[in-house]
Amino acid sequence: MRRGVLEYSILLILSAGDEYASSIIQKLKEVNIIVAEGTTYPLLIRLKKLGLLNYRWEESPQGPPRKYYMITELGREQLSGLDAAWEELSEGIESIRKNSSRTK
Amino acid sequence: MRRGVLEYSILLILSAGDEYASSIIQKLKEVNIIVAEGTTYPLLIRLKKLGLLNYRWEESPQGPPRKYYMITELGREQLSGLDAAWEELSEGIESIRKNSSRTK
DNA sequence: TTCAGTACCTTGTGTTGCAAGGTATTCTAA
DNA sequence: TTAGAATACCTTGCAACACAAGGTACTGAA
Repeated sequence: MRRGVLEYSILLILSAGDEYASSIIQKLKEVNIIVAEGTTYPLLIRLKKLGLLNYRWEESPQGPPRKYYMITELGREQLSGLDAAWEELSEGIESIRKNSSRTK
Repeated sequence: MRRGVLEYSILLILSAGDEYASSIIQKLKEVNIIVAEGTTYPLLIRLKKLGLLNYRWEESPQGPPRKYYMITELGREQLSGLDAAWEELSEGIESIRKNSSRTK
């Protein structure tokens, strides 16, 4: 169901501040969007390749270093397109829901 | 972006009344959800195989006969699951959007 | 020095959506 | 009467996405 929306979610989260993969996964979990590591890592790498994200390494208080991702200017442009797409989609669905609930 | 949501849209539309493929595509277009024939036909066939839909042939006033799809009891059960999933997803996204717009 | 915890990443698979191409029926106009 | 145009159905092959499963590596504590 949530296919394709993950890119949007990740850009949204990173537009509020830099995060590393595990913390992104955690933040998504908090709003009941469950995403697997095997989905997240390839996606982040893809978004980096597309120039929507960058990253820097940072020491962790405990454990191995973390790869903090940050959104680029291009990423922000892409994000506003996805904002519009999301609104269109959710309005579309809401409108169908209203029409169908009349006769349910 | 709209991946996986099409099944939900189609079940929603059919829960309001029987439709044939072209009219479903048309209705989705009206709410700016553009879907290709090559997506719709296989999906309808798949939902039929899963027992969520049935169909009957009906004469058309003009042109070849139409395959009217109708939702089954099982389809309605599936639909209420998707209703819940959609709400969870859109609430999740909205909540991330709120958090990120603060710092944008 | 081994184990638990954290963090990274890859591979292979199934599903989804699409573009392109194809068949068949009906009606209309030449 | 036959050649389009319009409508409606469907299939094939491809690319992208999400996930499960499996794997590496660093750190600190027992």
